[in-house]
Amino acid sequence: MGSEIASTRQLSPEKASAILNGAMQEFLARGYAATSMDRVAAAAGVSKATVYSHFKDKQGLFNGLIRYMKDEKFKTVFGPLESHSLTGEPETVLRQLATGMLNSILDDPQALSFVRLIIAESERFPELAKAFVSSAPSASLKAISRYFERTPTLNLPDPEVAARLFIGTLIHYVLFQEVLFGKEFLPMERDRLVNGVVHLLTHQEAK
Amino acid sequence: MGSEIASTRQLSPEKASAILNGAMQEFLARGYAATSMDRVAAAAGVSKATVYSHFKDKQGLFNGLIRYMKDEKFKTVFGPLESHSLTGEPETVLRQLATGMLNSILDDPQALSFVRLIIAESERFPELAKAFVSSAPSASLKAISRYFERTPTLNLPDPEVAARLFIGTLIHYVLFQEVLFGKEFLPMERDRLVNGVVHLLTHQEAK
DNA sequence: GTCTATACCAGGATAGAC
DNA sequence: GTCTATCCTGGTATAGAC
Repeated sequence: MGSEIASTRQLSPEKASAILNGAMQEFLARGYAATSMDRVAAAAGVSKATVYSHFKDKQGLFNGLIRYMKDEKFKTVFGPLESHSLTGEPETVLRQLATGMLNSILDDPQALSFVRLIIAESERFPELAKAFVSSAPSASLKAISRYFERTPTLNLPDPEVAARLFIGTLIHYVLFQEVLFGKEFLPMERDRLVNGVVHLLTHQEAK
Repeated sequence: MGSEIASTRQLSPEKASAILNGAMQEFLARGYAATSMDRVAAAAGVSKATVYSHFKDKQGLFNGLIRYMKDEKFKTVFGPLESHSLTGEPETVLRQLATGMLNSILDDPQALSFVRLIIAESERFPELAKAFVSSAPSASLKAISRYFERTPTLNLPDPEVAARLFIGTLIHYVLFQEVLFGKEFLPMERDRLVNGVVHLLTHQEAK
């Protein structure tokens, strides 16, 4: 059922992206439950009815937004990793990788809010959390894990754990310092963290 | 103004804790905005008016709940650390510490939901995020940092970064595997992670 | 295809009885 | 001190005009 010929009705793409932009603004700022379709419509510069002609309901809009953002926004954060050829001195490669990831996420408030939102709604929208985590974050873990595998001079006995350690330290730093305002209590420079992690990973005792 | 003698009115402590329990249930399950005072009252087994006689408004209740939970719940998670004397082989100490932290948070769904909630509302209730982060999480970072400082045989050039690496790896693991369902895509045993982190920290090249 | 206007429901908060 | 009943606002979603 449903193999019917599509009607002539064609929803304007401009409005569609206007709505997504409005939705992004509102959902990122207020969270799912506190966002009203009224405000989304206003932020998008369209009427509420138009929003509902493009998206089934509030959940549908949220769904569309998250799936849109996970693809769009996180090219920047984890992008360096895919495109980067990962060649050169390990110490340099890792330092550049870490600095690039930290900078792209710390300097992009939307990325921070997005992470907040995904975590916030992960219990009520588990499919969205999975869609997100299975893309960029998983890919970067795998890529770094493979890099460690192929770089035996580092003496890392468990490359997969080493990858989690590398990413985990950075993500925790972002979460603790910025998202939860930890920098007000225990400040730490980005560079110091990056240097420290890289040093630890590149100075393993030869077995 | 306000130095008036307190009235005879004394809010019953039983009801108060019933309300906090109801509020815990609801806020942890639904988040701030989606929680209704009606449901809180129902969950607590009291009337809505009683809730309002104990707490000024919804924000006041939320505030009270978070400050109550931050003290109560996280003794378990970070507790081992304060009470533990941190003596013995570093490898053993670290392994026990890591395992204890992971177990106590992974096996307590409320702790997971609490972390979710704090992150979710950190933008709209920054003071609560700060109240939380400045207590248990900061204390554990400091404690572990000091432990590394006092254990020079580990050859950790920057104890504070090492502490962040230790905690960060564990917290990221919890977040990635459990909160964001990463275990469905990249499973990893707790013990393997713990062993890997401990190994890395205890096998630094002597300088 | 998009707007205006509206139906309908649920939430936060309080007044007043006991 | 706690309950019942109620006020009022604001939310989601849709019907109907253009």
